[in-house]
Amino acid sequence: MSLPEKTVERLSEYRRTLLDCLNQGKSHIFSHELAALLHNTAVQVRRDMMLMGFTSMQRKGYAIKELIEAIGELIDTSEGLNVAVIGVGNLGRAITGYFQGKRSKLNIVATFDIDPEKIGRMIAGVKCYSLDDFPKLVGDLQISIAILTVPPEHARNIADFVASSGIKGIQNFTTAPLNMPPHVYLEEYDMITSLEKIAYFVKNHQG
Amino acid sequence: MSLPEKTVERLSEYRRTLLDCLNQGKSHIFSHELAALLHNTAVQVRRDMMLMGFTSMQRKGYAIKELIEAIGELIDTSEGLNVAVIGVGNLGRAITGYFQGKRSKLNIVATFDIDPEKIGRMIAGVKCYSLDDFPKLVGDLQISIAILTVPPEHARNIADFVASSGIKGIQNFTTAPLNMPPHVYLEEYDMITSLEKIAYFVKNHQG
DNA sequence: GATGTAATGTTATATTAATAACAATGTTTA
DNA sequence: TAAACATTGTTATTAATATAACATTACATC
Repeated sequence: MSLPEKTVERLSEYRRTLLDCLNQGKSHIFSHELAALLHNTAVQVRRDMMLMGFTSMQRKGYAIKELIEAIGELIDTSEGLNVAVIGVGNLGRAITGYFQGKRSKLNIVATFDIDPEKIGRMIAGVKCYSLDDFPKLVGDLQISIAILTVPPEHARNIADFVASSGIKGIQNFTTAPLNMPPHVYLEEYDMITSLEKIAYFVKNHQG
Repeated sequence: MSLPEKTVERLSEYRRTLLDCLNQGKSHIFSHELAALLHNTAVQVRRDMMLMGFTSMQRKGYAIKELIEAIGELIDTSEGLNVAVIGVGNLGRAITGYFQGKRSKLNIVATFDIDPEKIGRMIAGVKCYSLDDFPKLVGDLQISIAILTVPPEHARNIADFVASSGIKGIQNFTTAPLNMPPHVYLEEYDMITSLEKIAYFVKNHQG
């Protein structure tokens, strides 16, 4: 029924690359061309197209505009998806700024913190609210995804609190591993682990 | 010969959790205890232990101190590994600050930018150099890993430049997909893709 | 000392993902 | 119009990863 995780990741990357192509005036693209722009193979591209049920124009390649739309239909929701950043430290601030104006269908609509100094301020154009008001604002602002950038020692509690407020997905940037109920889609990214992994493979020098 | 990627990732996570346990006065830990602290299973833990060739004290569980050291021998180098952050935007700054004093064997020793305003300044205690000086400083400061946080339109060129200076590993935080020679270990993390993936699975509500 | 038990290390199976193989189709070129 | 070619969609194979199954060990208890 639903697509493999890795395929979804690639679709997101395809779309971004395809938008560039469209801006350059291209209307169609071959599987091997798209593959070359990313770092994978033509077979992989074709297989992903097959999995999402998208077919090319024979001998002309894939119609770029249509493909972008097809990917959008899978990933985007018509109304767009609203995102909150929990924890306005350096990382939270950086992420909020990073996303501003990047993607139209994924909007960071609020940030949250417990520090009275920060509450009420604007962070890269987005207002910072008290974490206490989160449950109410989830409804008011239609927030469905939370990005967690709090100190690791508070991550579990805050994640549980956030999850119980009706959030559908959490992106965890803290080093604390979380345990979420099955109705919350959890994605974790651990910078330190990521770097230590590089260190291991650098040490055992195999690229 | 070398461990599977996923196992290496988990070893990094095990170690961090084990350090907490050690600080709490524990000396041994069972596979199911460690599994409960992270979000995986006892079998997975035992299999990882097997793969790294670490055995427990019969009936007492794994010796925490020894296990931490064993993981260290795999991941760390005795001299430590020096890391550079390329691109001192919000994200670069956040990452630099984030790592300060976190892990003793992975040190961010320099940041680089092309903006004359930033060059010479200190970023979270780390000096910012001109990117032009990178090849020289790689040798002087023994840098082996580069974290890339530059604007996506410059990512490819800068990555090639950085790779040709003798870097062994790159962590790419830009949205531009990179193509590196085989002797450079490349790890990519794309925040937007990550969030769009969450959006997809939230939309197709299956946790 | 025999029996039950808790935990391990390892082999076997299932799942997921990537790669390869190849027939089908339409285009070009002779 | 026939032959060669480029490109696709799909099935088949391989590789990587996670999960399950299970024999083994040593300790505790009777």
